[in-house]
Amino acid sequence: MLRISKLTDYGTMILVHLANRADRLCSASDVAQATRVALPTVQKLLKVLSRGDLVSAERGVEGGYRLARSATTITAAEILAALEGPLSITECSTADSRCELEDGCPVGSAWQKINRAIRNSLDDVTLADLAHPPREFPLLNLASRSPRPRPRLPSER
Amino acid sequence: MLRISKLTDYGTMILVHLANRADRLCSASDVAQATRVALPTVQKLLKVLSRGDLVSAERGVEGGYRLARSATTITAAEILAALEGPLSITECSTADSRCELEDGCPVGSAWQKINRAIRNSLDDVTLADLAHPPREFPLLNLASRSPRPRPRLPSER
DNA sequence: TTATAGTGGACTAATATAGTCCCATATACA
DNA sequence: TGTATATGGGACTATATTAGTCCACTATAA
Repeated sequence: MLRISKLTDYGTMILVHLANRADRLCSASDVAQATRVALPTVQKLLKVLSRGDLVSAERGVEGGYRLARSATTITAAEILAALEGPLSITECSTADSRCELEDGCPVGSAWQKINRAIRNSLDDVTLADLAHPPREFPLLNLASRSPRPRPRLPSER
Repeated sequence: MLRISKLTDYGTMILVHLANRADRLCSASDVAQATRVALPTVQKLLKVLSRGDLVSAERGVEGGYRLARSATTITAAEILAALEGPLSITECSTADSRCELEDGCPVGSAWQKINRAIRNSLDDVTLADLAHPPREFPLLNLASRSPRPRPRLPSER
């Protein structure tokens, strides 16, 4: 599949929400309501994003989260790295693992080429791009729409 | 992570092996020996590759597998598609699934952009590239090397 | 001092991946 | 025409990863 995980998808939605709220603090509950992702999941993800320095947090009453820096300086590669760990298409291409076939593996270098190309694509797209797509449609409105013909929610079965 | 599965990795090794054997038929056992991947796993993967029309099979005694077409015409995208199904970075970007946030999802189109870029990278690399990397090192030699300082094998724990 | 909000991490449940096995079918050849 | 050797299809189990929840703790404003 070569697919990002659901959590990464949610995490991106959360970041887009924060990007659209400019510098205002948003509590985890706010974000959960707006994105319609279950609160515990949002809390977990915001913690991860905070540790990855993509968002900064204020504790205590009136606390919350905001983007740590401008959405134009946060890349898709950084988002994936924060949410899924260092990205590499094959296991051999991470620093800490030994390839089964050792140094002679002829496949490695070609995967590296693909890996690099993907990496470049991801470096090229910023959170701002993700937040302001051609077809404008802020998440805020979505959150307050009538829930009647409601699509299947994340974390619902 | 955005990582291909182990099976896909093995599958690629198998294809590389077949590419290096030109048009000669290789039985699953041959391939297993050469790649050092467990036989049942090789059998499974060859079946998948056969259904994906990347290899063709001859049944019966003296049967085996060979590439269905030239290695230069088989792309990395096709290999991934055969082994992992239609590739798309997010669930929403497949045809048969509905995005949780429906049509208004602002994230979708940007992921599509990334998706397309990755796709292009994968279309650009052929099996021939994977089989003949800059640093020459055919799998055949690897397979017949002394197994003593043997690295951890796939499908071994 | 209390209510609210983030922090850290343990824990369970659900799902996907990896790997094995069995029985059926096809084919070469004695 | 029987037998050995292959692939074909799929069921099945085991394992690993992912998703999701929860709890005890810390920080802060009012």
